[in-house]
Amino acid sequence: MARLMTGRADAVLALAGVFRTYGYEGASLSAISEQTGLGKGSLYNFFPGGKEEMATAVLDQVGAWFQDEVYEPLRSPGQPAEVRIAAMLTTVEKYFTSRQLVCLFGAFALGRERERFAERIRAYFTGWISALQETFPSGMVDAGELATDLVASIQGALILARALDDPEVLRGTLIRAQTRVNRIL
Amino acid sequence: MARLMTGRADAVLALAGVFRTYGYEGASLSAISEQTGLGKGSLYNFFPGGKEEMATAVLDQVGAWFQDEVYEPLRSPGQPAEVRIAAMLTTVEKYFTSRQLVCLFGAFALGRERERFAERIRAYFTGWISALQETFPSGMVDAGELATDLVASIQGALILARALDDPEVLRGTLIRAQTRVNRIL
DNA sequence: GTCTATACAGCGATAGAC
DNA sequence: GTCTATCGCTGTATAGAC
Repeated sequence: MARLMTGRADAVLALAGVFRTYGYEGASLSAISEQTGLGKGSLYNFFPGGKEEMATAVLDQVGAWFQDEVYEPLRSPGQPAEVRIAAMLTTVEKYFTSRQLVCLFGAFALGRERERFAERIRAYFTGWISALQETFPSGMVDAGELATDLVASIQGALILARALDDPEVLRGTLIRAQTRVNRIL
Repeated sequence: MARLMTGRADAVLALAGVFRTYGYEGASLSAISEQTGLGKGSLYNFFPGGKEEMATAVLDQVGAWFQDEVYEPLRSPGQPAEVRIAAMLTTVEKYFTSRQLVCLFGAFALGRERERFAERIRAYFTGWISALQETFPSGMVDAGELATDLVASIQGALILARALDDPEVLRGTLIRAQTRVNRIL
């Protein structure tokens, strides 16, 4: 039981890398088989639903990670809002920099995969935006808009960083976003 | 001669729609054939290089459109910077709203297509950023950074608008971007 | 539970009739 | 110049040996 879970969990991590590299459509089962080190038989044993189930498992894993490492820390009190946001920006910069500058939810949102995984994509972004919104002072009127703009900046910076093939674009954009936040708070 | 050019130009417009809907990998030749109303023979007559040449033709068409309708107007004097930027934001909002909220260059940048069309993708974004940069007063120190942030906001807003399936997200983000620009200028 | 072999549909691309 | 028929290949998915 534990081995099975571990085996599947390992496969999900490898699958995330394949989807980031090739996209959902471009991730062929032979590429997946190579990168995970599992034969097709094993893959269909872990994921009877095939490629779609592999992708939902990946999205759920990434979504849970963001829930634990990004959304929850934003809500945890004890630090002023700008410090929590600074920590979040550091976390996500490190996360995406070590993952080919690809946000799977963002990439799926831009393609045909959007419909298939609509609920998960929506939950990822609304979760992020509302965690940020609650980070801001409760009386703040434009908290929702500011949160939306912040998430949009991050996603747009990822696109630009990949388009210009320069991770510094992500870094610089996030630093300036933090500056804007500090000025407002 | 004129007919041939027209036929190809019409095909390029239809192709853009197919790539926006299905992505590069997902756009099968049979879907392309359906949507353009051309048989495969005709398609390969217009685009001997196959799907890759179809995509480059689309990117060149869109790139030229942005050059004429977005970058050049930004540079044209006679209006203050904030007015030119407001016009740009209106233009791009209308453009993307009527095109499924998909920026082909942004979508390609996030996928495996990035390498294949790297120069065109880079030229699109650097062209946009530098046109914006030159729009700002010549003495402005952070013009390049502000321009980068603005383009990132637009691209991120497109992702969010698709993820949340709400074109108003694009509209709201652009309005607030304009407000920030006005405050700085 | 893992592999190899295979089914069958669809892919991009080409050939050749008209 | 446009179509239909077809090529060779790869896609996802399944079956069955071990």
